[in-house]
Amino acid sequence: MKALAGHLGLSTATISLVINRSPGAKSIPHVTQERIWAAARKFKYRPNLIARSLRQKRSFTIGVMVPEISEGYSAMVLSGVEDHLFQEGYFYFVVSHRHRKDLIEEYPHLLRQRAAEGIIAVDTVYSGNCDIPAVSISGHRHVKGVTNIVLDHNLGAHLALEHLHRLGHTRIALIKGQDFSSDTETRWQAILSVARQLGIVIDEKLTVQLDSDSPSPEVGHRVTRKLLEDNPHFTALFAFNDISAMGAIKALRDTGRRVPEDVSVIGWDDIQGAAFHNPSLTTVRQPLRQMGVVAAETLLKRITAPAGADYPKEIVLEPELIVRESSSRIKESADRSPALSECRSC
Amino acid sequence: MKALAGHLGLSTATISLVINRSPGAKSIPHVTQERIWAAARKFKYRPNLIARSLRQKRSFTIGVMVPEISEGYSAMVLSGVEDHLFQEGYFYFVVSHRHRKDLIEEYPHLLRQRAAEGIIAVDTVYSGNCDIPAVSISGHRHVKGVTNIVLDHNLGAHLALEHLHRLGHTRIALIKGQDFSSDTETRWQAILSVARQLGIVIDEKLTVQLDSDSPSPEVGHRVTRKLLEDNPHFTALFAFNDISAMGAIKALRDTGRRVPEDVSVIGWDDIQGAAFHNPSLTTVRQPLRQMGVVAAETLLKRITAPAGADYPKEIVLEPELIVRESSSRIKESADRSPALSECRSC
DNA sequence: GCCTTCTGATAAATCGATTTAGCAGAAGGA
DNA sequence: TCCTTCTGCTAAATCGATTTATCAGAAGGC
Repeated sequence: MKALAGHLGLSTATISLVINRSPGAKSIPHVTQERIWAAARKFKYRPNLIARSLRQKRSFTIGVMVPEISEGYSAMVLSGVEDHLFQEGYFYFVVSHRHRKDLIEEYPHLLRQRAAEGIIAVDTVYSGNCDIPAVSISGHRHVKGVTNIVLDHNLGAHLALEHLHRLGHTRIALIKGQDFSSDTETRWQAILSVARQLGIVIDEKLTVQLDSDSPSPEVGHRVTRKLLEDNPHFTALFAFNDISAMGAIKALRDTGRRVPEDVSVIGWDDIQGAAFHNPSLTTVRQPLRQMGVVAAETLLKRITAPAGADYPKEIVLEPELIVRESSSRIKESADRSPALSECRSC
Repeated sequence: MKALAGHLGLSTATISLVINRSPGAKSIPHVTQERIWAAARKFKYRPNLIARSLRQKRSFTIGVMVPEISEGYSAMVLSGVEDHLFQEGYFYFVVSHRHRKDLIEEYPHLLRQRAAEGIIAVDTVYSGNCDIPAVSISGHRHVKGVTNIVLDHNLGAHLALEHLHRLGHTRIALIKGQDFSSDTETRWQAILSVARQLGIVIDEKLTVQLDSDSPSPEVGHRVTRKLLEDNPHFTALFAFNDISAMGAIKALRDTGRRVPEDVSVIGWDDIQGAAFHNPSLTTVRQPLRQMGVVAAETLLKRITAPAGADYPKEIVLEPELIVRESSSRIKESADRSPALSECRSC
């Protein structure tokens, strides 16, 4: 592509200096610069970024690891990541590991091989076994060299449980997340701690755990059916996320319980669709997009910082409780008889 | 990294031959090969793929253009794309253009600059102004050098309308897609044509169009409210997609109509969540994941084919009607009075 | 006229691999 | 012994840029 050089009767060095507006171009007269720009436009010259990367050891590329790209959670975070990266002229590779341990180990190296300058790990326990800057979103493990972006789970649990508490609920069923989800343990501990604080008893018999890596509400549906089998007594259900909350609502309806009249349901995430579910979901909103933006900002800051510079170990973002139709004040009747309602088809 | 060479007392050429198992390695004795492999493992040698790309002019990278990554549609297609690319050892860049014309023009060039070997354009009118192989998903424009992956919209429209027709519906409201969506026009023409075939009258007063690029059900909600303002007479609504169908259902409920008792609603896509909406959605399922897989397969086939080889101009995939709760046989009473029902809160 | 300084460039090394042509030395054949 | 063939390996070019050191010639100073 530096047939340009031939055409202009100049050397590639000169052209490079001008095109990159590097300091060395000071000594090149304006007329020559113009000639170069004109020719570049005329021949639609675009430097080969691979060659540039090789020489400069800067690729302006980062890698993003997600469990599965078609999940709303990752997609939303990615949207924020993309927003910021685009502004700064970076591109990114996406890789989904689908919870496979070997891929989680291997991908950072593959990304590095492809000259990624940094890694963002979303909802993934990243072991930091690769020596490039990394930011983890909901990673929940302190690893040297990795900045954690986390939600304030205590606040989230507090908002949700206090809301239910105020509405008069005391017997609250819980859906715990899958073991592989990095949020599961943190959120669970937060819930236990807040429950204790509020004097709410967590009954083990009212607790079920998601157990499949399918991103469909089906999983929440199944575990709620299981929970309901013994026809236990509860007036509220706090799900691990909105997806499982939707499955749970279906299970409750299937067995003749109305939401929120018989059982209040709270989700977590506030995904698109939560507001338009029927009934619309009360939920703990995570600022997912913002988490993506912050992750990208932090990572780029680290990439451009001198090696060995300090970096934030943790950045905490706050959730927000969005109250909608799926939660309501407890009704004595419902509390006493969570039996089949008449209006089954509703 | 080829300090390996020094350590082994061999040249980088030899190492390259062995590591790449290239034909030239035939003449290198087994013991030497083993020495090289052992040293490579010991020092965890990983070739710099940037340098390799530069030399071989193969990057094993492709670019994927989507309107917005956080939309379910694109994310689902991407999941299929990723599946296949991963198997074949390719990585991909994702870029979202958010319907900005300038970005749609510019991104293919940027991707090419970064040595992408091909482009997949999802729900994007791609002008093919870049000389690398491209596959368009739902692009609906025949462009030289671009393979189109499309859904059989006629079949989809037929499945949906015939279903409604059989259930006794004759007055059917329609929500048309946004102008920028590449599926809008094709689907609309398919619907008109099938309606004529089935003897269904399309009433302009029962037709509204989505008008915002927000991916939320809110848009469908708003236009359905507008549609309902004059309290028109219809017993079924065929929405552009599931998202807008959900918004429409909310609007119908807001104004006291029951779904499906008063109005049957059909969506399009079968996104995750359609099955768990309340009522669960009858919808025309697009095999989005498969479309992604087919796109990736086709693109890789074109990349490895000799230049100037033939390529498929169009690949048609078939939709499937998923019948759920949101559609039902017309009721005479509903047909006559789509007024406020008693059971408002249901 | 000679030396210095500045102007306007360029030659050449470099990034880290791949790839082609070819070279030593051993082995085999006559 | 000499020539050929094969074995095992390497030198060097190359991909397309960036970057550093340097250089020719003009201009200016004395």
